[in-house]
Amino acid sequence: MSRPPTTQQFVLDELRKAILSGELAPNQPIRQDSVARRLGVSRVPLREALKTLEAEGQVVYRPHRGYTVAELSLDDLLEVYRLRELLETEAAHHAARRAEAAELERVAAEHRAVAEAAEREDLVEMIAANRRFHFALLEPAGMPWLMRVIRTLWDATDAYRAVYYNSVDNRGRVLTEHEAILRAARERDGTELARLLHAHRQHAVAALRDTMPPPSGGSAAHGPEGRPHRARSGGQSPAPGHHDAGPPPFPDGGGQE
Amino acid sequence: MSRPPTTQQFVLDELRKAILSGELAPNQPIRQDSVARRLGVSRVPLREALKTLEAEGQVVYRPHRGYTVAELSLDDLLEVYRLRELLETEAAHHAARRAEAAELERVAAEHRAVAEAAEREDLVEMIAANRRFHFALLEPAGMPWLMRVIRTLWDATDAYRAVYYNSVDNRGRVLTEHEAILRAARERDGTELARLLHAHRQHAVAALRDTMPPPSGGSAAHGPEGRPHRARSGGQSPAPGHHDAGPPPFPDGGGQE
DNA sequence: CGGTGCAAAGTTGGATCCAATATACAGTTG
DNA sequence: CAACTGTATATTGGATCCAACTTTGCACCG
Repeated sequence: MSRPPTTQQFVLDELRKAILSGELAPNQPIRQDSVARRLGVSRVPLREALKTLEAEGQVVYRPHRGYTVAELSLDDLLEVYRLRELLETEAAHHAARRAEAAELERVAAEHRAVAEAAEREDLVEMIAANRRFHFALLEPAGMPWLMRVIRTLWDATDAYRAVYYNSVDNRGRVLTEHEAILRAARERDGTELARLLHAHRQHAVAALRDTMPPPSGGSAAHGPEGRPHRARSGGQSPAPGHHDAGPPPFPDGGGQE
Repeated sequence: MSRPPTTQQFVLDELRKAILSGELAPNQPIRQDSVARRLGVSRVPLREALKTLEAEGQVVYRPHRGYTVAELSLDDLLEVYRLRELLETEAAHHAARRAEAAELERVAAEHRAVAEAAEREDLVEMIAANRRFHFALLEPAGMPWLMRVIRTLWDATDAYRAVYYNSVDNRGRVLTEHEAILRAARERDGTELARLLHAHRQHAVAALRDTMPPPSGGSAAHGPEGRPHRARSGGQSPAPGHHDAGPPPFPDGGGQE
């Protein structure tokens, strides 16, 4: 249980855990002095860790005003899942072709880890193992930049992941779906693999849809202030039927309709 | 010409410029003390700026060993362009539908800016205007996370962008292609827009292909050390016909071939 | 002559201190 | 009584200082 080689890294890990567990809740300002004290470090490594999280979109930074935990609207979450769909589909095809036996074995091992955590009802470990499962599955694609982006997208939604795992039904579904996914990977069927991953994600999306506050009926989308968050031109109507769209790559009809 | 509200921001801008211009060359270590002095700041804001660049993949960080400018192999560049293809295709379809008159006018204005810079042979400004053109074109998609990722991918290849613009032929081609792109956007033809953007990128890719050192014939890929850079299992054969592949989303046949 | 270990220099990592900016509050004024 | 201004306080931003690690070169030993 040795601490990371550098304090920033330690702080980064701690912050990630705190966000994932909800200890640091969305929209909550992060008081540097207090957090640093709590972790027994100075503010310098904390600030560097926060910069990393900022680049990943997990916290929002406003000059002279500090960092807050990013609050994602339902629209944000849907968008992130759509991007994951595009990118993980790509990764799935490549990984299916290139995965070697040892790599598949690693995926199987992580699957067992997920099952075991589910057995013990250890949600935190289950979420962690689930993550390892998915990345072990896709890493063999051999596309480091792709994996980096996917990783960032996963991180960005960490604060909202726990909701799905609270339900026993969902936890059970995860396991059966992982089995099917593992089977497809072993058969090197990229198309099927992508399809299964899509369905897998959609279940999480569905859960978010009726857990999250709907796209804030009024106007004033509250989303994470001062970020890329560009105002949706229309207002509410969140781009009729864009997200949640079809399965793999590009869903809608031609282009101009 | 006022300096940004915060020193980190100023430093970040300067570092970006230095990398784009080649003043900081790929693989070159970044001596914090020297750079900080040169900019007349202390090392603290510099380190925060470097953290941001690290998250974007523009510099590589190794604990206790410091930062170096990221060196991209041809494989890296091809991968980044493939990801841009996936994501910009998505953005193009949405933007084509949703762009409003004022936004299209902005795109046209940036097009003129590119042409003007080309006229003056001001490469730096031409690259900058080109970037504004593309983002003005895609922003109307109203997908902030997507745009954030695309922006990161553009930034990541900044150090290699200049090569393309050195050729007069290439500069001319950019202009005519931009005109066609603008036309497609005005006609709200998402499919055509995506197709044109694909062709546009492919020209840059082609230029890189015969400028860059080929995937280092020998084994030992030299790529940026200690980074996501996962060893390609096979060795050279870069996943037969993956990159450069087809036009929009997913190119190859079924999945299992 | 080659290899190993040690020591010194250079560079990065972290802590403390001070400055600059933002926010909250009180007092004043129309 | 509302609005505004000035001031006090809390918090962030940056600089300097010190500690830890890495690397390099030299001496010593086999």
